[in-house]
Amino acid sequence: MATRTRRPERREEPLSRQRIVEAAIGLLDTSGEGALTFRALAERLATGPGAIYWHVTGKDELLNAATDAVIATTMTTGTTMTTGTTMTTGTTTTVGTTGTTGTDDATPQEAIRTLALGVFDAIDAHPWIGTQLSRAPSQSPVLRVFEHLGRHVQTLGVPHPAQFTAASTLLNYILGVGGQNAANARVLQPGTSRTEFLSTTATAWAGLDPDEYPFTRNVADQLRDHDDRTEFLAGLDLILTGITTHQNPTDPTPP
Amino acid sequence: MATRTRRPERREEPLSRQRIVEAAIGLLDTSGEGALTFRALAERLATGPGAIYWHVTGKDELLNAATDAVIATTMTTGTTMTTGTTMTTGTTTTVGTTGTTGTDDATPQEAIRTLALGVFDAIDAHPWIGTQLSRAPSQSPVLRVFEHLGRHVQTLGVPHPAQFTAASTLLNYILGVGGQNAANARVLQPGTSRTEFLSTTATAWAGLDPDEYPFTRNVADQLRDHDDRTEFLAGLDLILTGITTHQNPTDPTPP
DNA sequence: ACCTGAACACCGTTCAAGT
DNA sequence: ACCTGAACACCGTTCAAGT
Repeated sequence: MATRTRRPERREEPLSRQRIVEAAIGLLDTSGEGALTFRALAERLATGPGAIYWHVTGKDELLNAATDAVIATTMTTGTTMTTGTTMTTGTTTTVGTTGTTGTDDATPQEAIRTLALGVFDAIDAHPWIGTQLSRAPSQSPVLRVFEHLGRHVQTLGVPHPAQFTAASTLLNYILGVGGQNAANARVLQPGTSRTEFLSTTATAWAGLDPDEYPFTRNVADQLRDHDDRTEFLAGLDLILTGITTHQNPTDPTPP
Repeated sequence: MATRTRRPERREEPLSRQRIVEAAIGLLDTSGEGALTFRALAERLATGPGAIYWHVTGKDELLNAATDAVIATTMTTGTTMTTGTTMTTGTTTTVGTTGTTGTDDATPQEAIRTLALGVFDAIDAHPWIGTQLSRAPSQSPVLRVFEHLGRHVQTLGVPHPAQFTAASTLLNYILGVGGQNAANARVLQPGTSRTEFLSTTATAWAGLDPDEYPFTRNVADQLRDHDDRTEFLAGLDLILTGITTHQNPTDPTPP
């Protein structure tokens, strides 16, 4: 017989806000946005649904806390964390000169790219975050991203009055992409690959009414070999160019 | 006694997809996103909840149809319609070259501003659209906006390979702002004015931890006399500058 | 073909009761 | 202080039954 240890593992650690949030993240990651239920969560925590309410005011707060937990680590680490797995964000390229995300970026532009890509990847790994960020008013998680963007904008040398606009434009772009990606993830069969999805949409677009959707039809073919991340960065660079050009405009206003 | 007309008004017009969508829009506008319920809708249409399902596959489709109805008129009219207005679902206009959108815009930039502002105002008038657009995969309503943006981008003279990026950057920015505005509207007391809201957030931001949120604190004062629309347009112009600068770059890449 | 409305399988949230 | 779990007031959706 094994000797009984003085401290046998308690059958359950006591409930805590942290454990609840972690369990919620797990549920959301594994089974999607629809799976986060107080009953499912309670079962996973081996307790009744009511117990959760002692630590958390309701579902909204829980979702916000879960989002904030992920975003907070993204913001400080620059890396996305996944539920069970340690995931190396792969494709760490493009970011800067050094591989180490979130650390020494040569230029503020690069720092912004790194940051934005961090959020992008976080949403990629946890699509529900995209939904949540678009739904959240400018509170903790969104504010966090705004703050960090703002600092880099400052470093970029943008004059004070324009800093707000620059930071929120970047933020809104990132949130827009995030929401869209989350929406796509929601619709997609869990199995579908990215290329598969793109190819399907490309075909759909190519079949659109030429009278109603001439432009969309026209760019349908470009969809096939477009990489989401690259595309995301291209848009970001467009904005960055806009920001830096506004600083020292070679020509005051384009015709 | 009044002579009975041959065609006395039927106690109820027959149910139809159109009437259902209109009623849904009314409900959403009047009482917010939470008020759209099949029971509430059925009551308003003087029928049972099951009846609706004969005309509409479910809630998602209904929300999408409602959003599309508003966006479609926004796109062709350039004006936002409010609840009372009779809307004919027809989408006929705008397709041609004459571009009756809003009014004659001198430059494609102006056309884009008009278009974007149309969506902005539509979300302002019907906050639930903002939520819906961020949640919707690139289907009808979102695609509509993308298409129209794309045409203007084309007119702007952006070379073919860059058109996709330009259009989707604009789109994502617009959707990001829309989602954020919808989120704010959701939280706000129906009575709260914009200035009141801004003032509250400004105070909140000014009270943030200086170590954690230096930038946000720093721009808090700017919030007080910022106009949402102006700010939205400023961000849009940043992107437009980026787009046109990329076309003929004076300096290839900013340092 | 179209409508009715009871019924089903869920929700989030509350709360008396327990430890 | 913290947990339990039945109960409440809702949902979206279905479906046998009606016209």
